[in-house]
Amino acid sequence: MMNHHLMIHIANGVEGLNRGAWTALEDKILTAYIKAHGEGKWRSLPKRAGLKRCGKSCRLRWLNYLRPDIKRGNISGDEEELIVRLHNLLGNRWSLIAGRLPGRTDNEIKNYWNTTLWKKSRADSPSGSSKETSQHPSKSVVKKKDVESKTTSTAAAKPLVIRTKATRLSKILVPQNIPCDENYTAAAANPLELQSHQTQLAEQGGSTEEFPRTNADDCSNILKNFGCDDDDIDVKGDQYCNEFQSLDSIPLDEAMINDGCWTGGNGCELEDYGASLDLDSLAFLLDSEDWPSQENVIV
DNA sequence: AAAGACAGCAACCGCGTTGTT
DNA sequence: CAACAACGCGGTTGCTGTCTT
Repeated sequence: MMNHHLMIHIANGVEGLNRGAWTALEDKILTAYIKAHGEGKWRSLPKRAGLKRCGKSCRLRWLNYLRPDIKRGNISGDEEELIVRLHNLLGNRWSLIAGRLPGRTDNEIKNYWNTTLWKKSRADSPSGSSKETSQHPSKSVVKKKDVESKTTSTAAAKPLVIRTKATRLSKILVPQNIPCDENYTAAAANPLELQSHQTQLAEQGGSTEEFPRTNADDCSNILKNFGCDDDDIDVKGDQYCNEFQSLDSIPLDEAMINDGCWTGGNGCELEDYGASLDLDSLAFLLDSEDWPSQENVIV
């Protein structure tokens, strides 16, 4: 077998860029640079930092390994259960799942699923020997180059899976199942009260009740309560109000799943509830009995 | 002890979306 | 409004360590 470092050396000669495993020195340089200048502008970062890496590689290394808030290894039972439930709901939308697990990366969760949980899900499944669950997602015999057979096999294996696609989540997003009545506006000041209020309403009307939406002012209040600053609200308030209203006709669960709007990427998002969003605050996910099953997901 | 099989995971790749010019 | 750049995502690869024979 060819030595890994030799391969890197060869690649250096051909491309002028380092590939493969990161060295401690590279880690140090990248960490120091980001600490000094912040994240972003990945394309030009390697040049500015003096790294012989592509921007993509730097971003990945930082997000998946070097970030200071990363929690590594030892996925707890609670976390595992949460991953399973979120995967049942969201499919292979690893970044969304990771967004609900503080300190965990999408790559880590994806790997954990592919190496550990898929086996468990297969074992737990009554149709464990079926085509749907017996094939390892990444050890599949279907090769990348065989695009046609790949797509057909995927479709055959997971007929009801949520379609995954790269989606940049730069918008400020608010959970669509926010009830925008007067009681809600008061409750929204506290996410936990909000949840409680939603639960009450859901109990009254069922989990797929179409909550009344809101006007632009209410949207502004909602955004404020979710931590948005005034500038964001000025720019985005009407937009989100329109989005809320345009979604009125979509049943709650379906809208939530189709758009994946449980979370956003930047700005004020669920994560910005602050310190309250830890595993404890997610416990309700584990307790919930009315999660929609995969069978109910409309793609 | 050696060789092969397997598992875990870091890293890469291609593509879709969003932002900018 | 089209073209391009930048970014982010999920899928996949392949290296390395461990286990089994």
